[in-house]
Amino acid sequence: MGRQPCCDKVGLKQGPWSADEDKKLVNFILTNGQCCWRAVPKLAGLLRCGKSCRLRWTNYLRPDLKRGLLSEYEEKMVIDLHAKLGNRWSKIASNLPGRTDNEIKNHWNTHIKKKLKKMGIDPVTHKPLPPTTTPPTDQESSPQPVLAQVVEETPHLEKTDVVPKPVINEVAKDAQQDDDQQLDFCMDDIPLIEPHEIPLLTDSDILPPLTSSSSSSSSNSSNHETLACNQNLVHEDLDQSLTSIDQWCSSAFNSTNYSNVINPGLWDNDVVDDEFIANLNMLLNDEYETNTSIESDTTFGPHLTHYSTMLMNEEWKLEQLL
DNA sequence: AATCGCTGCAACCGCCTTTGG
DNA sequence: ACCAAAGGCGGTTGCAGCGAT
Repeated sequence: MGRQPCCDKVGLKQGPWSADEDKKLVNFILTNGQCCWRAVPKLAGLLRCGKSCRLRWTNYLRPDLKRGLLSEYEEKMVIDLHAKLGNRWSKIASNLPGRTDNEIKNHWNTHIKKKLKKMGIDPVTHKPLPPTTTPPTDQESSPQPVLAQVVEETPHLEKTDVVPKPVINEVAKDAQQDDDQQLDFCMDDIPLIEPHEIPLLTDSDILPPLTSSSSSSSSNSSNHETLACNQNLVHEDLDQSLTSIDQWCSSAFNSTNYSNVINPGLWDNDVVDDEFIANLNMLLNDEYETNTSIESDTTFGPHLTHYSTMLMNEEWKLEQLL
């Protein structure tokens, strides 16, 4: 006896979702929240199984999703995280706000795998491919020097399976400095609130140099003082970042066009109507008032990706310091 | 213009894990 | 502790879109 299917598929629709179905699902979830996916299709008036509804919501309809290709910074994160975690796409996705496991998995299979192979790197082991295979003759002139740099900067991958935590963050930090323009690109897509209107805190403004916590192997008498100082700084940075989010959200709430604020290009006129806006408005205010943690980025969209990334870095650094 | 092959992505499938009684 | 239901996850598939011929 096999496992029973998650739902009776007789009479249920499959295949691509229509705009009307999307609208029904979005309105239902914004009104009622996410609970009991099995019951969602019936209550929302959809001829779909609950699993299909959950997938559609998490992979496509969630307001906080980023659209478009992964930035170089995100790609580097994926590569490094994959080296550490393997094909645990959901874990990898949890480190990339606004991206889904499905999206990352697809991007890995269609883009990154090829790039790595072209560079002579085994995408499974992250080690150099055997030279017997046709060597990438254009390796020196590879169009992906940044990816090559990532691999060079992660020599631990070849030395040990136990990856020390700081490596990812060091790579991420360097990459983030290189890729500030990528983040700007995301923000440029948001028409209603220009980047200069956001109380942006750059890394150089808020991040204390913490290389000592990750790279120094020697301990000296000033370490305790340094750590205490860094702890205070990190706490201050967290407060500052949260304040920035608070200010940005206040601006967002005052806007009437959430469709552009939250996820430009995703919501079209078929989906966005007054009821939708009202529901979203209510949800955003509810969640924001009750939750100012890093998780708020899952509600407030791509703008917060930058802040949440900074916050994650900060939280991790704090964790290391404590 | 028609056909073919390739690519990328949304959606599905089935197994595994978690949760609640 | 056990079991069933629901949710979560990773692998796979189907198909639309696109460029080459």
